[in-house]
Amino acid sequence: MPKNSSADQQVRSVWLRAQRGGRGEPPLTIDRIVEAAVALLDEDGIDRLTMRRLAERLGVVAPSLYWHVDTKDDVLDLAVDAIFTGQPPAAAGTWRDDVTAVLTAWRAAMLRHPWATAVPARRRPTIGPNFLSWMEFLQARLAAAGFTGAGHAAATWALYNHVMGSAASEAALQISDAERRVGQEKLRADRDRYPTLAANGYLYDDDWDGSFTLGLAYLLDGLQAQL
Amino acid sequence: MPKNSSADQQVRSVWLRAQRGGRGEPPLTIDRIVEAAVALLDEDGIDRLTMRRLAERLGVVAPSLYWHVDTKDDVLDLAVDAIFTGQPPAAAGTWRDDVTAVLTAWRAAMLRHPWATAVPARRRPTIGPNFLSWMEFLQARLAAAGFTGAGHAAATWALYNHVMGSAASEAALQISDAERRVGQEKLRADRDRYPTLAANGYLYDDDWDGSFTLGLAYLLDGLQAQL
DNA sequence: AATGCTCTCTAACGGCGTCAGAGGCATCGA
DNA sequence: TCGATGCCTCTGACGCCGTTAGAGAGCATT
Repeated sequence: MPKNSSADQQVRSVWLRAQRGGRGEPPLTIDRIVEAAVALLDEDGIDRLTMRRLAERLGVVAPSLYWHVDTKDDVLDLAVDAIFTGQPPAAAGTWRDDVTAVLTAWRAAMLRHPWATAVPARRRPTIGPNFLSWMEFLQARLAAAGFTGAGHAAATWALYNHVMGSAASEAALQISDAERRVGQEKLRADRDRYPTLAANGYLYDDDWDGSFTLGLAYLLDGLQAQL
Repeated sequence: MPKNSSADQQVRSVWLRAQRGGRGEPPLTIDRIVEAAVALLDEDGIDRLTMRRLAERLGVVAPSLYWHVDTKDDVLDLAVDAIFTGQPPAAAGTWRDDVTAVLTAWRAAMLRHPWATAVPARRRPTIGPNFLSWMEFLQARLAAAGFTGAGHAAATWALYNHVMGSAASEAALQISDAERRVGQEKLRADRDRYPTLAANGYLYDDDWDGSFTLGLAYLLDGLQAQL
């Protein structure tokens, strides 16, 4: 083994190599990166997603990620689209039933991954292929119901804003009971200035699901009246 | 002038004092900080607001700001509330007219300061005193119209989400014509998968004002039908 | 055996939010 | 007049961030 002895200095590298590129674990791929990013975001939230922590979870150092993605924002865009994997519910009922079904599933996906509500606010248009499939379903169902032109656009945006806004509001207001109590007390202390808020309790909806469903019903009533 | 001569070493300080604490410019105050923050945000956007740049604009270094505010997030919260200074429009018509007026003014304030749409997404509940005044007006007008309980909460949130969501969507989608064209072309290239989007052009509303107004009309129709 | 490609590495840069603690300045009681 | 007190801004630094330059390991092809 002249080669081995001549390469003694590399013996250590052999072990490292076996650890590194071993056939045991798959190499770094976009899919593995996105999967790890979603897991990290679910566990710790959007503020704690850093390239270094993401890399560490993949057994790698941060700059290695940059061979696969251009920027951290790319990772976020990919992560958001990943939560829309799978087909939207199939058309199965009246346009109203189908729209309700797709928006309910959409909202559930956002609430399972609350960090996703913060990504569009960074001025990154949500245009991943999976998300577009859901949007296509929504728009197609509205078109089939008879909406055209400006009415079609307005209906699309109103429904989009309702589902994104309600998920974002709910995610943003998941605050502790202590904070809630303090906020409510401050409102009551200022009841001269905010009589209605003090009485009704802005910020502290105790039935997010119900408000979403009821609000959607109002909106759909208004849309239906237009047809 | 024995004092002057005995204090020769301080002559220079006198000038510095005149520059610094002189009656010419007001010292550092929360109001001055917030004013500068809003200006900086308007000019350069939320990503370019840093404590160092904010301090520089005020002729000061970054750590000095921390005597007046606890964190950078405090500055953002104060800046958002600052764009709601002034009273909301007074009650002057039907509940529907008044709600439309307050939401229109609210949306205009957000669009004048598009960075404000990104702050709630950082899970910072919008609860500044000025903003609460607008919310109080909205909720009071809805209560006077006859909404109570779950219906009142759902109506509030639906309207809140409509105005915040449409401002956020519009702000996020202020992208260049070039990007718009590329996006539209990609949709058309994929028209098998996204036939409706390709035909109608998701993302590229050319009449944000119209969609807001029309969508709001749909929602108000639905609400009115409930009374 | 040499070449070139794919992928991960080390090292570093400039910038960030924030903190500890020094020190200037005004005010006020003795 | 002087010393103490408290308000406010400073210098200097820490640890973290996203990202880049460029070296080098391993593999496939020639």
